[in-house]
Amino acid sequence: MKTKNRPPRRRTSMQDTEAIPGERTPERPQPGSGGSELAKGLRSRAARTAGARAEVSRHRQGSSSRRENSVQRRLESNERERQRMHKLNNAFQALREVIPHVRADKKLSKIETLTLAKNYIKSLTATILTMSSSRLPGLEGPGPAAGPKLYQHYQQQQQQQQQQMAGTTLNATEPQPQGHLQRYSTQIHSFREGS
DNA sequence: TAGGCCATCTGGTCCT
DNA sequence: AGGACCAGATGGCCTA
Repeated sequence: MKTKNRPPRRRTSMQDTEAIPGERTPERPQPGSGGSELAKGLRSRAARTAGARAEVSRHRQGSSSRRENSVQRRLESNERERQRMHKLNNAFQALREVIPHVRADKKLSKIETLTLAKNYIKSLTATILTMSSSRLPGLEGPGPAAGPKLYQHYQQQQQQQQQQMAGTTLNATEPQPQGHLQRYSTQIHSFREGS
């Protein structure tokens, strides 16, 4: 698996006219850039009479402002979407910073981040269960023993998941709770190896 | 050069 | 109605 450390690309809105060197520019045809069918129809009618031209002119002004309004709303929508994606990427970055992994020099991809996080959570859960279940026979000591309840809850969850996933090949390869830590370690290793 | 990853745009749908 | 969310499309950058 390849990764890279490159600075985040910054894009300006379509309103920006200055081209940024080395930056991608929107080359796809933009909606409405070639003129709408309505506008074309209005243009053909405009040749008939002066009165019709005046009428058409009013129509064109109206449709033009509508078009501008539509373009404006699209630009605003694009900006919101950009901000939303930036927030999502910030969340990914925050997640990268809390999952331990060995490739400190290279940035984890999104899919790597999610996969490692999932298995990290599983490994932590397995660890907690191991520690708490060791108190199973105990029930001794001060305060309520959370271990047994936690273990039962986890077992129920596992059974439900297995029932839901029954018959799928994925289920066949899913490790048991005690294998999560090993799986996580293996995954870290495989990412380090670049597989 | 191919393939992976990513940012951005876009239109559709859902939600408030 | 307008914003949030989503998925597809597109094209740039990077590495093997």
